[in-house]
Amino acid sequence: APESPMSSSESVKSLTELVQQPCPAIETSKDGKSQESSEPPASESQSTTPLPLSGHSALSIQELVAMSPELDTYGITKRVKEVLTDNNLGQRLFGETILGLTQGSVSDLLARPKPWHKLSLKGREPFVRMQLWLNDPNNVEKLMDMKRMEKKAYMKRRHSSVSDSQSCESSSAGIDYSQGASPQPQHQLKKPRVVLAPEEKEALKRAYQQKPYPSPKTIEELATQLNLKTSTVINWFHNYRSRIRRELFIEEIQAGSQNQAGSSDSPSARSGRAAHSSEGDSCDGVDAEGPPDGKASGPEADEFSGAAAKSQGGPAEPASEAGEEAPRGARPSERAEPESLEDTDDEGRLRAPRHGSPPAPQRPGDAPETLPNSATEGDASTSAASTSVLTGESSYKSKESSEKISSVPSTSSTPAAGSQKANSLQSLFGFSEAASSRNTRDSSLRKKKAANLNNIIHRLEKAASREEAVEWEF
DNA sequence: TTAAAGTCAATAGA
DNA sequence: TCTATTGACTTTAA
Repeated sequence: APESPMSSSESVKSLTELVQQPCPAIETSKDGKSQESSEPPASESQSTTPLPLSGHSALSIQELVAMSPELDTYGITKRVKEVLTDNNLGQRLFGETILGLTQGSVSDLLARPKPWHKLSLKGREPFVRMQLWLNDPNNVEKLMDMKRMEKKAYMKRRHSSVSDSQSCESSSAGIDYSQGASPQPQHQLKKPRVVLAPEEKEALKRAYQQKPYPSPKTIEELATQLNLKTSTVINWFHNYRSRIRRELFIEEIQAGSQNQAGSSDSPSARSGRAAHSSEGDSCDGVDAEGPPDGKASGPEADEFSGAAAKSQGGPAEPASEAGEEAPRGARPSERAEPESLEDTDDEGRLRAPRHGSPPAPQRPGDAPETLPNSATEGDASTSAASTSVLTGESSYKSKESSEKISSVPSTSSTPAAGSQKANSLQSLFGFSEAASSRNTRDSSLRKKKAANLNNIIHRLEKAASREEAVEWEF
């Protein structure tokens, strides 16, 4: 499963064939490019493909995706980035005309591609499109044409200040249209974007590390203390969870590719020059995550061990590392931060200046100092922790978590987990050796990983409580 | 119903 | 002007 460059290129070929054979239309799509461009990328989510490629082909993009072999998402994005930069093509243009996505989404996708097996059918679509695009010998040329056309249209518009329909370009046309329709009015109606202050983010991160899945009550408290809307806090947790997960994916991929030297399978740490080979991760994607079930354990477990090991490398970390129970590892996450950090005024009442955000119903000095008695949550293990979330106190449950998590891999019963176990150990040692060579980036990564562990724990616990059958030993 | 996945789109920064 | 980040929203999956 650890996809080697070889296998991926193979996949690429097969996909190419897959695409070309059943629908030669794509081959000749060169002619139909104008047609492609005319497709309004925004339409999206139609049952039929809105974008290029399959314009009139028999196969819809969904079908192609379904039939597609495993693709090397990382490799694909890498190549796409190269092509785009080499030819001075923007993400916006590429996204709108080729993928049917907005610039931001493209940026995100290119920067943090998820491994193929982690993607849903929908999520695979952009990658299949990218692959098809890469396979298209005229890809750049077409995009350049688009670019020229857009520019032309733009110039035209500029001259005739008021653009009428005229639209020939997909994206730009659509935008103009809407803007011209009601310029000012809606401007007012739109609710301003919330921008969390750094202190608020910090507080939320701390809260997350103690409890990735806060109870409604905790969320409520957080919202109150931070002076945020409950929905904002909820959204933040959702986003943070998924983004942390993705961060880990790419960290793993990158780490894996760095010391990809030999067979990705071999657990042996090819320490070689790859100072920080996180061997374990490379296999992450492999078995760990692969299994639909194993959302939890997999890579994260490895990550954890890695983090744990690293934490011992102490020296790299600015003093702060002096922590108490260093050997545990999970804790490392925050230790590094100066406690005071964002702890706001006294009792951790974080009143961060709401930047661009609207004058939220500023709660005067009242505010429940600290989270009242989060203990009532019933979740004993977290009670103490949540109280300190805002105060910045470092009573980390992480430590406790670390213990739990670390035992997970050793008790899991699945074969996959078994092999993983070995890798975990490998990675653990590999890390500790390389520890000293790591630095700041590591600490942040470590933080993320530690945080993610709590997340994992939560899920495992949840799973455990659901399936009595499984003997989870924490 | 809840959480995850996937996106959008506003914005910040280069 | 382009890319990166991120809060919010929509869709999908369990």
